[in-house]
Amino acid sequence: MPAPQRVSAETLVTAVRSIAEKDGVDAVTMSAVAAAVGVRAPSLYKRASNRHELLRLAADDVARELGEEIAELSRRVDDPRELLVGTARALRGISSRSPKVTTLLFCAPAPLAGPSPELVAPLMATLLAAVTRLSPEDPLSAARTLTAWAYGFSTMEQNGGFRQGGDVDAAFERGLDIVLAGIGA
Amino acid sequence: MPAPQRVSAETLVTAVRSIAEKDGVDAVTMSAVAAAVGVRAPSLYKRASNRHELLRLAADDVARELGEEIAELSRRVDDPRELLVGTARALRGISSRSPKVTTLLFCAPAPLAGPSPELVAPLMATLLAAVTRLSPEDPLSAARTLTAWAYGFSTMEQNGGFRQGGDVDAAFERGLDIVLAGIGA
DNA sequence: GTCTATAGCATGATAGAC
DNA sequence: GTCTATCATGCTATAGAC
Repeated sequence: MPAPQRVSAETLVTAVRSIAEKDGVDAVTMSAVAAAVGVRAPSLYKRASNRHELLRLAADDVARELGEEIAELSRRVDDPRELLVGTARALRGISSRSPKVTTLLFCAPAPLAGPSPELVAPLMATLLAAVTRLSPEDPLSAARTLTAWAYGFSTMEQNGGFRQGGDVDAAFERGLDIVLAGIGA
Repeated sequence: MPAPQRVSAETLVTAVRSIAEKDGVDAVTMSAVAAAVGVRAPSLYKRASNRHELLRLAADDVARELGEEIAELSRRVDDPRELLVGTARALRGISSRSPKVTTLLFCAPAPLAGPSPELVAPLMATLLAAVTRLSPEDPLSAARTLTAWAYGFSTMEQNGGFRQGGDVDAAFERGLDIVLAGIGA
């Protein structure tokens, strides 16, 4: 039986995420994270072999969150359109609560700092399955249209991309309608 | 008459952009840039008062490039749909040639490292004007749908967002059709 | 698994001469 | 505007004891 870790995986990832949101992704350093979890920097190397792996913990955690919301939706609803609506809104919600870490999904400083492909693939597969039911010909392109829009919107919203005022919630719902109509929903 | 600068603004911004593309945004440091332009680090502080201002030079340069392509399009074509198609393709092209710096547009490590709002505003205004001719009611939402999709697609394409293979060019054109149809083009 | 200690290096930034 | 010199700090990462 291995010795218990003094710092749980959950504590660690929570610290990484909170530092990233508070002071930016660049502020996630081995020593800052170590200090946050009450440990010395060298000890962290038993958990993540470098700074980028620390960031991946956070990125994976956000991917996991999104995956759970999608799974929960899948259980509750059968209508594919409803599933896609829920997924887009879930992404926007997560991005609003964790803007910095959410950008890591497709805007990481290095590939190793982004989410694990094995973790993202099943999410994409679920979306693709739902899209396929709506748009049997070239569902991959249709799914990419939806994800690109949802990610772009969420990122821009959180990074000052929408400075002209107006009703941003309305813009989101309008965009959702446009994209879903276009993919046959 | 002020003494001529030994390092032209163009040389400087070119160096920043090439370092960012080659080794990532994190590699843009005062000393790395100084070395690239053949100057000592302290001299750079006369040109940019910190690292983020260096990044802004690059972000603004990409915004300028995009602005020039849009202006050129505006001169050549009158059809608003064609202008929007050209703009989306221009953004994708720039993102493909300068992926790292293009992400700075809406995914900068700090607001000061992103493009100057005064530089981005006129671009958005041009787009909004074109969209207004196609979609008079709530053109702002329509314009946001287009920009969010185009930015999201370009970012994901350059950051491993599309790992399932398939025809990415086709996905882009399909997305463009979907969004333009939705905003009334 | 965690610690102390430290190597080794890069960093941003400033002062003052030319 | 650029230089030399330097400060003070921060960082990643490793070695070896407990």
